[in-house]
Amino acid sequence: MKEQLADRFEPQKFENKIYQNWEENGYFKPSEDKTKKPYTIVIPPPNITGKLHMGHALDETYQDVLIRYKRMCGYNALWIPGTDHASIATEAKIVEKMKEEGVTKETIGREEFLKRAWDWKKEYGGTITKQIRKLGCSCDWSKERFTLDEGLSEAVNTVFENLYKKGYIYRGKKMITWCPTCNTSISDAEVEYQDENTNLWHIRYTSSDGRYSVVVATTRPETMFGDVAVAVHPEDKRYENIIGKTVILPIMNKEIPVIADEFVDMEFGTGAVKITPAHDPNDYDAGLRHKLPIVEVFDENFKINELVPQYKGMNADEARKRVVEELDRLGVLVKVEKYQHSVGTCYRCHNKVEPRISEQWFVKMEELAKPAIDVVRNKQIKFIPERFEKIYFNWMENIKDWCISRQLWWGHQIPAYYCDNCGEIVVSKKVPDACTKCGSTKLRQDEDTLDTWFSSALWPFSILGWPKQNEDLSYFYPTSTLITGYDIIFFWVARMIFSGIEHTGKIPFENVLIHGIVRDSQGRKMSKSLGNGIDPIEVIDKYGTDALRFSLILGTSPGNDIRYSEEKLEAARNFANKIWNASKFVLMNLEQINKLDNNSNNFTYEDKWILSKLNNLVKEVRINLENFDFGIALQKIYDFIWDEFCDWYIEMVKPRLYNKENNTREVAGYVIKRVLEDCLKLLHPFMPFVTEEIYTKLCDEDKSIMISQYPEEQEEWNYKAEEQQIEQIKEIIVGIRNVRSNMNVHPTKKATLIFVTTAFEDVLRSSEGYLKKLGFSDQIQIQENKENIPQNAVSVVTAQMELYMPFEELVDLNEEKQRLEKEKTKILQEKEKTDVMLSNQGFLAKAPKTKIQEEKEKQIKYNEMLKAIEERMAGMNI
RNA sequence: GGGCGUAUAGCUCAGCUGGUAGAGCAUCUGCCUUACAAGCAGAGGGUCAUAGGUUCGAGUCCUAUUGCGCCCACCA
Repeated sequence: MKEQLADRFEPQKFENKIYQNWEENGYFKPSEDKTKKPYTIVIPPPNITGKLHMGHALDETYQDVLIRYKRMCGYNALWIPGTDHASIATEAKIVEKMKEEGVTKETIGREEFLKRAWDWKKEYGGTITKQIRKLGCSCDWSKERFTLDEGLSEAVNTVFENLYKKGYIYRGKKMITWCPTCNTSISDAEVEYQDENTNLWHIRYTSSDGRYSVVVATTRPETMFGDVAVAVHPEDKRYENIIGKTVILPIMNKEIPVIADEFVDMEFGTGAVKITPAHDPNDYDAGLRHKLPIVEVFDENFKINELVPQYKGMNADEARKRVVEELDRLGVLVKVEKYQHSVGTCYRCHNKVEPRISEQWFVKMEELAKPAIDVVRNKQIKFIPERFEKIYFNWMENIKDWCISRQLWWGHQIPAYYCDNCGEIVVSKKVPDACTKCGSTKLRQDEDTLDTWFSSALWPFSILGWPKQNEDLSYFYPTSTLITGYDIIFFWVARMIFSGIEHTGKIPFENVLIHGIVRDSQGRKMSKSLGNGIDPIEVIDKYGTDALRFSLILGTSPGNDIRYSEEKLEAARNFANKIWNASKFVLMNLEQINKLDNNSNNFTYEDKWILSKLNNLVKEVRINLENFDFGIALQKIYDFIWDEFCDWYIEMVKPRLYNKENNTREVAGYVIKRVLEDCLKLLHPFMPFVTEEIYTKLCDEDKSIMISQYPEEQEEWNYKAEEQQIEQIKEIIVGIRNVRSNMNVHPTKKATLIFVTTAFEDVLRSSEGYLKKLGFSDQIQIQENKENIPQNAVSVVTAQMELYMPFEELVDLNEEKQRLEKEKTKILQEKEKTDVMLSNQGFLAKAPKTKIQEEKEKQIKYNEMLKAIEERMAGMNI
């Protein structure tokens, strides 16, 4: 005797237990059989600082749906999990914690800092992976990796050395973006632009003799101490007389030249620009062109330096305020205009960033980008949806060198060593014993660490053990599908593609499935600062994991954002509950049947109907899943289970199951079990827990649904004729319900069903049991013609059948006539459409034959229905 | 300044290669029918943003316009 399904659907009672069971049984691990085709997904590694948010929930759900589906399709499926060390984010957390203790990085030193960081990782790094388990994710935890673990660090060092030797990595002093809050350089990709309302200050720079002057317009008056020139357009008539002359920089009282450069826009501001090479990228370039000196005004904390003693130590905002006041006092502030422009901010801390000249490590990107563009261009790698390829191309084709060094401690320390003796730079994946040039052992490793994304870029192959060659790498790599949000195409996807090609000679994955982000119920981005984030774990506690997953997939399409809504979760939970109850019904009835009959010769019409429908569903769902149309697939499964299986099939077979004498009872048992079983399998990738809980009770308690076969199309279930016939019966039943509802006939009031048909006699006889129940009747008559139909009967007309129900005193014939009149109008309207089409010569000449045939059949159907209605009305004596 | 997305029922959204509009929620009506009131049965509700075009046929393809959103770009 199997364990009963609990009376109530309470996901909290079985989800954890089931997950534990899966993991213990090793179901998440791929099989040893390497003759099977592999299917590999690598997780976008969440930050160890992170707590699970809706974005993760969405991302992991997509991945789990895909990997479970592929596993059930017979692939050797592997989903590798892992986490990212997230240098900036983690370091910021550690520093913050240290602040509470009153210590700083400097006071404790690098070694002690890293010790604390690892302790922190040990303590909190597992939080997110535990939460991912709650989502039901079928990742192979035995292969879990961390971007800073030994193997991955080896991959990073190897890549660094290789790229350096090939000349793709270089060290140079360039203008980079600096985050004064995180205290490190960041890459171009890490800058987010935001609009800022500010002013355009017009400042007059006058010549030493006071005979001429020029007014510059700037948004950054505080950088004026670093001005080394004023630039105007060479063709600007207004300034042609002063080009080559000098003016005096106010406050600094320094003489600077007026130069001509075409980058100046004559239309903008005053047409004259102050040139501050140290603190503006444009000015930096202009400075190079005109061989101007570089005067730095800010130190690395972005405070004014000793160049301007009276402002020393002030940050940009304070300095700006003071400078403007001073300029005003000096009478050189000509005009202040309101102005909106965009300023760069840090994607991590969201504070303003600053351009700055600094010595950093870079990856030369142009050459590396080329093959990465090609593989997407020629579809070796496909983006889903395709439109994201454009975004990718746009980025890759305009790519700039990648600043990879960070002034942080938590991360991969750059494997470059400086010789104190001769100044040589030794780059080596292994710690070198001595300088390769002079042999000195006085080597100092570069203090900086690498951009987090430098290691993430290697993830698809480093996670499989690269640079060591091994079986996993050759078997599971390239991976199959990468699933991630559109927000990290630049940071991650693009860099994985060029890295994969460069270091392994292969593309890292075949498909890139892009999803949107989860917004709150008002459509706003979920963010910490808004405090509008929804905790997936709380949702799971309330509605269950399956409901959460369902709500994230249903009604969504790749690439588009989705909106969080409590109603959707309720609907999802209700659906799970529906399956639960239907399963309870099935199990209850199966218990009463000794032996199920799977002989297809005994299938009744409705059996064949549901199997045929199921077959079609299987076919479509498989196609949808292959195309990554998860939302569509799930909608179809939902509709089938609820509308076809629960609302129709179960109701249809009840009389057969309840009657021990019925000779199709065993076959009904077989079909209802089979359909439910296949539905559970179809649904399993989306709702793994509830399907498993039911499956083990329905089939074999020792076998898991997750390692069962995904349903396949069955050739012998091609019962098109029966499918059509049952659809007709359904139409009749709906008609009966409609009529009764319209006429307010109480359910307890039974009526005889008089069918007029020749073709449907068999079906109707076979369906008598449920027809009586669903048709509110205790008696059914079938006749070939309309003789002896009582006057006071209401009718239901379909194309191939007419049905009459005598209601005796209940029927007002006038009302019935009106109803028929309405019915007639409706049919006429429909018929009008087909008539128009079929009388259209163009349609007949050009439309596909099947479509024309379809319309012709419709026309016949409408005509028959109209005829029946008209006859009925004519026969009513009122 | 470029590029992309989106506009469909009161709300939130589906709608694959063009064949004459769907779901959930909400609303209204009737049902505690022995799987399920987290349910059952029925109903109302849309000129698919606007204007053109292609086509026998357009929510679906093309062009333009408008609203909303996003991305990119060295907007002093």
